[in-house]
Amino acid sequence: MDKQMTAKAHPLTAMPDGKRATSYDVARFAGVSQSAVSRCFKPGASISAKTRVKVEQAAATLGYQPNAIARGLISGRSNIVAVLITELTNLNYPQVLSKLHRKFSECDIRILLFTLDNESDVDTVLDKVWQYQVDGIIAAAQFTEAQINACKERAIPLVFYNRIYPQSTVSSVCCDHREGERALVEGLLNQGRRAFAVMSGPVDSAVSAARTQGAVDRLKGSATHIVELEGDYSYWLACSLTRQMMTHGEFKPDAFVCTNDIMAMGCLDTLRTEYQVAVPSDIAVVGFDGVEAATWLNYDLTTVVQPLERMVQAAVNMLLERIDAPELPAEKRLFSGDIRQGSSAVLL
Amino acid sequence: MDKQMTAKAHPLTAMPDGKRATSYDVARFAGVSQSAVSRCFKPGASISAKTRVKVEQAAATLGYQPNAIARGLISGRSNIVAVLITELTNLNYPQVLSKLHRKFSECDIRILLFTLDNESDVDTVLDKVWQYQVDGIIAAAQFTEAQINACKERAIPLVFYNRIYPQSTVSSVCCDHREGERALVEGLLNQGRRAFAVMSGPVDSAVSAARTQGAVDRLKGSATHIVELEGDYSYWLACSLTRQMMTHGEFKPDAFVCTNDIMAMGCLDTLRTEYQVAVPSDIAVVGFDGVEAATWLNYDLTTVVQPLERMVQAAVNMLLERIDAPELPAEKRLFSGDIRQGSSAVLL
DNA sequence: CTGAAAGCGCTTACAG
DNA sequence: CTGAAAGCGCTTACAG
Repeated sequence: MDKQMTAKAHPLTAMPDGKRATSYDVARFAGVSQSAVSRCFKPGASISAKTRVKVEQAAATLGYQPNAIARGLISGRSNIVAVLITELTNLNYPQVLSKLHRKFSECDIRILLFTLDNESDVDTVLDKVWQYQVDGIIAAAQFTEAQINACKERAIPLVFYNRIYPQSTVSSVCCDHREGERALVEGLLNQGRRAFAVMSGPVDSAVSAARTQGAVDRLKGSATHIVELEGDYSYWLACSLTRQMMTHGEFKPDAFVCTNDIMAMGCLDTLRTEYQVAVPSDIAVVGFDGVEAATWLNYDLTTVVQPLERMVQAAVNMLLERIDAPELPAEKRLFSGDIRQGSSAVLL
Repeated sequence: MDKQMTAKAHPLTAMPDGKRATSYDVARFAGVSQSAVSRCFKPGASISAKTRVKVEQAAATLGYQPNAIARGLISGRSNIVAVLITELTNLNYPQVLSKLHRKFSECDIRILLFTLDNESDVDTVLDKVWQYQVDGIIAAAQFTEAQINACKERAIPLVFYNRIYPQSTVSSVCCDHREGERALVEGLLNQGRRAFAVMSGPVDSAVSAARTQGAVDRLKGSATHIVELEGDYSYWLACSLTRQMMTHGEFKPDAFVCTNDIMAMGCLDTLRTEYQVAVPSDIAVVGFDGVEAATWLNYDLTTVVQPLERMVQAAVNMLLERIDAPELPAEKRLFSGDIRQGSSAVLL
């Protein structure tokens, strides 16, 4: 009895030698079996109210928390998902990550984070992923066919975030980049724009390709001039491409269609700072993504806002469903972006 | 023999019923003991070259990877560290995270990510952290004394990133916010500025407090006017504080000292867009952090650049040291920021 | 250098 | 509802 009082006074020193309490310690303390302790921490397990109280008190006294590692080993479910995200893809990165965390937290699932410097790191990262018996993978990174198959062979559910695999049966949530860009460009055409510079992202980005194609397809036949500038989603390259176009371009554009907001901001800054161009009267500029900075006073970009909240929710749901039922067929969900009209371009 | 050939042709189907190969499977296949397999995957363990080859071939054939969960359970080292990071603290967030990932990866340590919406979530998050037997914690979030003690009691090494605990014996790496701000302000004074508006961050942020104090302490006695504006590190509040100051302020400031870059950008945009103020001739604006966007053409902020790379490296090293030697005393490392002179303020 | 054996802390049939 | 027991896949003394 005395010992118990002491233990209660110092929850975490209740265990001698500073070790963490195990389910056996709790069982001994509560006077029940170890199985009973285990059941008490398993939602829905059959356990009497009396036993539950005893166990809960003992657990509180000893500062017991089930060891998730041991649980993962025996149950085959780690309650960990791997999130693979390519660095600097866009400024939405922090938001996506924190939304993912919130959604997964609600289901008591943790995130093992893997950031990739470039797409070629996927192999290296996947090797680490296998070791941790993750229950699933969210990938905001480009996989090869072989990498996708490796996940299938291991029966690890995989959901892509904003990556496009037209040829493969993989699950993904994606903004409708093509349609969003098409709609944006159409608004520019309607407003009378005819000479377009379309600034694309990295050549190996399927997302950039979709956006670029959405623009170019719509423009063909309607615009008098179209030129494609090869960007890389970065601010600084956007600045220099804008300069090239303005100084050495084959025609004077009346619209810059940038396939992400960052490039649009670079373009805008360059036009105003170095060419004294009036935006949007002389030249219209549009972006894509709907990042926070695009709404700032100085930019106020006309852009396509990705419905992040819904996309993340969808990705999480799709993954959870497939963790529970691995036989579910792959599914691709496409979300329309919302056009936000700022002052960098007028749409009609 | 036939069976082995088949297995080699289809590494991952080598295991029947689609289960992952274990060390026992590899041992059987290689004709050695399970202990031998284990040793083969433990760096530095004594194992003959012959055995190693046999095991490695068998492992490759069966697609074997040690199960990190099981390893963690028996060895008491999960090779996982928890990273706690308060959302939207600043735009450095993605960079810090990806640098942390890179450094930890090199030591074969994974990151369990926890993002916090607000500081009050720390308790909730720590409860999850305990369950995962993490080897250590990096915290870019404010802890209470009780939360710090909880880590100590559990003997989990803890290193703070850019959080200040003058009163507590905790390990931390921190930019020298106070000194950085002081130096910045001194440059403004030397250049002849005398009427200062100092825009602080959230009241509960120790970092903001340090920066603000660095500025105010230096200004007292030297400036003719000082006013402190209570911001929250956000762009939009910075805009409206700037408006208030310009329209209803008790004096016309010739310098805005913003305690982070985002607010400086809001301030700058507001001054130029709404007040046609010439920066820096009429009014100087300085920020703090050295985020990427601060270098953009339109901003080109004079600011204090935090040495992220070195700070992250230090945090990782300090944590690793303490994982290996928990008895190491706490240590606080303070890094000087680099003043970057942009065109938003001239310093002398 | 090698193998047999114990054990990390749980979950989960199984029998009562 | 409850407890005894097996077992998840490893590491690590221990004896050879």
